[in-house]
Amino acid sequence: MSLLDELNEPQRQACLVTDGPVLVLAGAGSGKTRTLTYRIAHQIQSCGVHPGQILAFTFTNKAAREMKNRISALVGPDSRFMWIGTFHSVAVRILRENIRHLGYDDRFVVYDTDDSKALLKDIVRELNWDDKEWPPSLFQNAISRAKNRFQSPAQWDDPSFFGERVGEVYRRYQKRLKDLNALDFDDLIFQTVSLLETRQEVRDHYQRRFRHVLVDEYQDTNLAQYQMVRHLVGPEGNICAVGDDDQSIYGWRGADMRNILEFQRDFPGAQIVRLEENYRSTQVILDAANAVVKHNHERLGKELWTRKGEGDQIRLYRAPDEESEAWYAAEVIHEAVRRGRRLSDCAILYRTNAQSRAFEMAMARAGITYRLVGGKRFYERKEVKDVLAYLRVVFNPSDDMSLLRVINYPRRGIGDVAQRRLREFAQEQNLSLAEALQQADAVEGLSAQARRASQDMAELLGRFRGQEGESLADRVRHIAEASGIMMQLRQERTREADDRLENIGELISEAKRFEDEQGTPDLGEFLGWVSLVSDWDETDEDGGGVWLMTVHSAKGLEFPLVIVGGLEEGVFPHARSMDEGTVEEERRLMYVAVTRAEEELYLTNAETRTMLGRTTANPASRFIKEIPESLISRGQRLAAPDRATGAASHRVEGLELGQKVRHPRFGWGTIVALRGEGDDTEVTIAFPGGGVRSFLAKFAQLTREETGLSGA
DNA sequence: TCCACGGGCATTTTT
DNA sequence: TGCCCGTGGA
Repeated sequence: MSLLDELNEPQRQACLVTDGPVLVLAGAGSGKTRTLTYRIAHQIQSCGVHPGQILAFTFTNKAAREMKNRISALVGPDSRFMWIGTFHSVAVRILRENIRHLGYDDRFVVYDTDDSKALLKDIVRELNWDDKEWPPSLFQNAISRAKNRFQSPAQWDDPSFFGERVGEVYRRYQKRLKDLNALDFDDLIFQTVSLLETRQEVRDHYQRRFRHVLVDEYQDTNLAQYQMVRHLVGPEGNICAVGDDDQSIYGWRGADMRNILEFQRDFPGAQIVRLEENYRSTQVILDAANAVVKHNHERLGKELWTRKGEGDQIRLYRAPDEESEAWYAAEVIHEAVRRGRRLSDCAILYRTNAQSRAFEMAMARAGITYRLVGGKRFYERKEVKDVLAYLRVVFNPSDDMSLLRVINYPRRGIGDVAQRRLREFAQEQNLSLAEALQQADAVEGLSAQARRASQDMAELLGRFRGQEGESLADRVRHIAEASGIMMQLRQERTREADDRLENIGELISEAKRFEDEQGTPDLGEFLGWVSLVSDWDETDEDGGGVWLMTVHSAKGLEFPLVIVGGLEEGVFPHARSMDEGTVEEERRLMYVAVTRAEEELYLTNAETRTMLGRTTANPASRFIKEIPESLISRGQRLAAPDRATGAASHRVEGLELGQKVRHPRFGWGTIVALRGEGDDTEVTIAFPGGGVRSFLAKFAQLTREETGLSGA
C-alpha cells in the first residue's frame, strides 16, 4: 500500500528518518538509488515536504538525470521544483544569481581544464619562465589542490622555492580569471563557498529554501564540496548523505574519505543506516569482494549478502603474456555468447587505459565487436571548442582567451605581431581584447592589413551579438558558418574534416535539444550547461558489443559477466600506489571491480607483460591471494578456438589480396593485408564505411564474392 | 602553413 | 613501445 512497503528493512529505515542527519552506507548493488528516490518521494507524499525544499547533489549529470526521472515517475510533474544536480551545476545556479557580491559579472563563463591550462601557459610565458621547466600542468594541479582545500592565493603560504612560484602563478591566475570573467571548475565550488561564507543573507536565503539536502556518493566529496554542503544545510540539520566508504576511489583527485568517516562528528546526532543486502551478485562474488576489502583498515565496516544463492566459482587464469591473456578473454566471451549471452552482457575491466590495446586487438581478431569507454570527449574536440569559443566571446566579451583562440581561426590576417600589439593596447587601456579590436584604429604599430582585419573581426563579433532573438540552434549554425569554420573544413575534403563537420552538426542538434528541453534560447545557460556536461553521460545503448573500460569508469555499472585483467603486482595494485602508500585505495578499486559482476567473474593476469617497451615478470596480485581459495577455480584454456567454432583450416585457403569478401557483421569489404598461415592467418579488411579491421580468418566467417558460399 | 621529426612522457577522470 | 606536443624546416 505504501511506497515504502517495496523496500527492505534498512532501506525503509533510511527513508523514515527524515529529521536530522542520516548517513546511509550503501554497499555496492544494495539499491541505493531506489532508496534515495523513495525517500524523496516519501517526504513529498507523506511528510508535507514541498519539492522546492529539496536539494540533491550528485557527481555526474547522468546520476542527476536518472534520479530526476525516477522521482518524477513517483511524484509527478511537481518534481521539477527540486534542485537535483551535480555540485558544479548547483554552484553555477547559485553563482549566476549572486556572483556580483564577489565582484564578478553574472555573465561569467566556465573554463574547462584545457582552457585553464592555456591560461596558465600564457601566465608562465608572461613571467618569462621556461615552460619546459615549469609546465602549466604542474601549476594546474597545485592550484586545483589548493582550491579543493579551500585555500585562496592570499592564504597560500609555502616558502619553498617551488611553493613561492606556485603562489606567484596562483595569484596571477586568479586575477586573470576575474578579468576574463571566467571561473574554472574548482572555482565554481570555491566561489560558492566564499559567497555562502561571507554573505549571510545569501546563506540564509538558501538555507530557508532548502530544508532537505541530500548528497549522493558522499565518499567522493572533497573539502570544498563538504563546506558547500555544510553551508547549505540549515539549523535543522536535515542532511542525508549516501555513500560507500569501500568504494572511495577518487582520493587522488581530492576526494577526502574523512568526510564520510567523520560524518557523525560533523553532524552530531547522526544516525547511520547500513544497506548490506545486495541485489546484484551471487554470494560467491560477494564473498570474494568482502574478503578482499576486509584487508583495509580505514573503513566503517559492512558485509554484503544476497538471497541469490551461491552461484558459480570465480575463474582464475594466468596467461604467459598479455596477448594470451587478451586471447583468453576473447575465448571466454566467444563461449559465453554460444551459451546465449549477449556481447553487451560482457565487460572487460582493467586498471590502466594502456591495457586496452591487447584486448582490442584480441577482440578485433576474433571478430568480436567491442566498445571502448573513455577517450576524447565530445565537448573537448577541437572543432567543437572552436565554435564554442566564438559563442563564449559573444556571450562574454571579456573572455580574451576564447577570443585569442579564434582570432585567427580561420585565418584572417591577424598575425603574431598584430596580436601582441592588440594585447598590449588592451592592457594599457584596460580594455578587453574584443574592445581593442574595435578600436584597432588607435592601436599603434598595426599594419594596414591587420588594422582592417581587426575591424572586420570586431564587426563579425558584433553581428553575432546582434542575433539574440533567434533560436539557439540557428545562432550556433550561423556562427559556425559565418566564422568560416565550416567552409574551412569543407575545403579540406578529408575523412577527418568530414568527422569534424559532423561533430559541429551534432553541436547544432545539441543546441536544438537544449532549447527544446530547457525551454530557453539563452546562450549563457547553454554554455553553462555545455561546460558541465560530458558525452559519456549521453552514451546510448545502441550498437551492442563487449564493454572495454577502466575499473574507474565501471563504477556504478553492472554486467552479467565480468573479466578483470592485469591482476599483477605493479599493475593492479599499481606500482605507484605502493610508493605512495595508497594500496588501500587500490583495494577498494578491486572491490569495485569484483562487485560489477552479477553472475560470472573471471580474473586474469599474465606472467610477463610488456609495458613502456620493457618486458617484466610480475607476480600475481595480492588481491587474488586475498580471495579464499574455495571461491576460485583455475581457468583452463578453453577448447582451441577453431574447434570451438567448427571452422576448419582449409577454409582459410583461397583468400587473396584485393579480394572482395563479406563479413557477417561489417558487410562487404576488400582484403588489404594477409598475415600468417593456416590457423593463424590474419586477414585485414577495409570496409567502404572507412573502417579497417583485422580478423583471424578462421573466426571471421567470411563469404567470398564469386561463389556466395561460406568460404574463407 | 603544413608536415615531419624527435623528445619526453607514460595511473585512475568528472566537472 | 606508442602517443602527443612542440619545433623547425621547406
